[in-house]
Amino acid sequence: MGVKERREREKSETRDKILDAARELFVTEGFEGVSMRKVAEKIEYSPTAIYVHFADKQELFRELCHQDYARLAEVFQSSVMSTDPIERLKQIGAIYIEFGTRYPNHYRFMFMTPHPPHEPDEEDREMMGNPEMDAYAFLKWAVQQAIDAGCFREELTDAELISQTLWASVHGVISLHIAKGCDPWVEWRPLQDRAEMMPDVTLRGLIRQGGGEGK
Amino acid sequence: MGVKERREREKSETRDKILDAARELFVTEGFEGVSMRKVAEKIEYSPTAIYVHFADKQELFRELCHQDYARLAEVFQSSVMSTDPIERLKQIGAIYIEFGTRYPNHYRFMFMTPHPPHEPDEEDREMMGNPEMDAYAFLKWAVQQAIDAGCFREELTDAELISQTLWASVHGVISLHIAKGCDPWVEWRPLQDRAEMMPDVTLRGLIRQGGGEGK
DNA sequence: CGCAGTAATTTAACGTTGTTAACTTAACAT
DNA sequence: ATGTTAAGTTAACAACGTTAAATTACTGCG
Repeated sequence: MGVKERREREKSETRDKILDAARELFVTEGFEGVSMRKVAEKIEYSPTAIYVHFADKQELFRELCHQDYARLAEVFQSSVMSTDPIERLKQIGAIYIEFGTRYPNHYRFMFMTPHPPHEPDEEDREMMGNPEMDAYAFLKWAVQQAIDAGCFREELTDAELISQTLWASVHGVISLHIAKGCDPWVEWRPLQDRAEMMPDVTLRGLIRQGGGEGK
Repeated sequence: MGVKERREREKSETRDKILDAARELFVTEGFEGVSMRKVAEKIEYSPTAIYVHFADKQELFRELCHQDYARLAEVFQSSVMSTDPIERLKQIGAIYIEFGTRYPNHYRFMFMTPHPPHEPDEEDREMMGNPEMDAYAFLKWAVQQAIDAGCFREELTDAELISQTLWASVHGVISLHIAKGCDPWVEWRPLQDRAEMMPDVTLRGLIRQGGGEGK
């Protein structure tokens, strides 16, 4: 009775086709720039066919970013090599910035756009807190390592709070760049300079003083 | 021949009526949530009447935020009292965060949303760089004061770069709060804690070490 | 007064959007 | 053959930003 499985496979195949088409448009056009009709046209389906697989536009692109969110965690997992806790945190920051600048529309939708609250489904709960699939959890793990190694000032014991501070600092650089990077009002310094400076400054503000950290 | 003046006054009055109605809706509904039709309905005009005063929706809300942007600079100017440069920078950060949390939709439109590039008009050029009307210029001035007072490490001489770093750090806190503050994925620490921590950490990372800065 | 001109405003419409209801089609199970 | 299920389509709705054309109100001039 493999017919049910085949049906499911077929369904998830068209689902993936939708997601792939949506992603391709999304990368260049952004959320507002992509319409359900364009996505449908791209895969030669009728617009309403999408609604068989996704409840609405939000859910389609939420799922899309969900996938790439997990991919970010994988990149963290696979390319953060340093054994030195502080160096590791700098690497995380660099990869995060790289992600944000490479996929600004993803970044904007994921981290710069408020979404209506939604209950985490089973798949979400599976990822949540797992450093291999949850980029934030990975950051938190790295922060805890740094705490345990005694890198930070002694009053800094809350890994959650430190993680959120580190995240916010690099997020500030990226999101400001995406939103206002072309604004002539500000004489922007090169993104690279800002991106290098921020983790350095923030970590300096966190670490135990006195240790002569050269540059 | 005061008739022309009266006409102009009348025109700018309805223009202000439009702006006020738009602002009121904007504060609660945000950019996407407000339609030209709703604004028009609120002042009992037809939707197309707005287009006599503003080229399009973007320009209407750009002008709206332009006004409030100037007001932010005024608040900076009038309530930042400290004579100590570092304390002053902390005050600026606090006021900025206060602004972002009080008017999240303004903040989102002003600092979290990319806008098509537009040539600064005469009014813009008048404000640009003037600390009394340009909040960024005010920050830059305060940073330069801190540099001149020898507060920062000696290699930190670029007021522009330092300003952008400080801005990005507090912007990171606010924007992350606005965009993801209700996301159950992260165990957010209280906003107040994050808001207090960030300027402290960033400034710590910037100032000359050794001076035993309590707390 | 009457008449021309001008600028504010409205009416009606266009094209696009996300989304829903009703229908068709095709494949399977009995 | 027949009924069931689910994917997909057609047609439509309401709302949106925006434009062109018509209308109104008001001014200046004879």
